[in-house]
Amino acid sequence: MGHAGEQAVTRARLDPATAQEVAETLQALATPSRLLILGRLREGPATVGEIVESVAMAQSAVSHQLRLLRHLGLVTGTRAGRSVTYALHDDHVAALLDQAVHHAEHVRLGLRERA
Amino acid sequence: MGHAGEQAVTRARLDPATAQEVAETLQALATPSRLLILGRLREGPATVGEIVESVAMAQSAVSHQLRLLRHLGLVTGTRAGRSVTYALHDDHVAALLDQAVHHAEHVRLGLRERA
DNA sequence: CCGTCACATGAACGCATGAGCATGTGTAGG
DNA sequence: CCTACACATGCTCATGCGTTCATGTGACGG
Repeated sequence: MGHAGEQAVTRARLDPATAQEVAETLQALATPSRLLILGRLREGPATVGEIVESVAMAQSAVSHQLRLLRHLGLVTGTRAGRSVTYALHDDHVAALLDQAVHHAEHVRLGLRERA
Repeated sequence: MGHAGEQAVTRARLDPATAQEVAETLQALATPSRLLILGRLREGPATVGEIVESVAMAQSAVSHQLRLLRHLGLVTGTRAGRSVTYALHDDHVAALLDQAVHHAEHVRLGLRERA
């Protein structure tokens, strides 16, 4: 496979501090459980109970992950009576999700054919 | 500013198997050390020694991460005399890196202004 | 009030993982 | 050959992280 040559990237070197921040956010997408939760929310808002059903996880586990996702600013939770409805924080998060899935699959295929 | 995402996504639900695969690949981008290594390689190919200098890590640690990245199909290693030169597997990986950094930073800002 | 439903939170456990250490493999030079 | 250089690899340990168990909090119904 040839390299398609030089993209005249004028971007600065990735410094440790930034790397730290980026890694922190990306870890939210680096585990199947959270990925499933986010995948469910990408279809639309849902209460915790609904999420639990969708992803087949214990309620406690889901709550813990939701808190993490909330602190990272990826989702928002709103109380409506007894239940709490969660949603992706904004469309940008949805886009990030799509790109991640798309790219990851692409890279994965590249691996296959390289074997 | 901000493009309202009208992605009339008719995408299928994210299934556990896919989530597993995606998470596996994304974990490569979920740690500062690997992120730094990839960041260095995004500027162009480099030998292990050069990478070690760039990221200020032990040689062993770098080698371990490079092996992981190789197995994930993100980088390639080529022997040139004594030294081995590493490079991003293809431009697509570079794009994934950029997007990850860009999006992660954006999400991070969204968090700030929400406080 | 009291019980119950819908979640959140705290503590503890088990497994995966990153880094360090020692050593192995391959290559160039003398 | 023998040594030195440039990496790779197996092992081990310490740490982190995700899940589970038990319990706490807040909102409705009776």
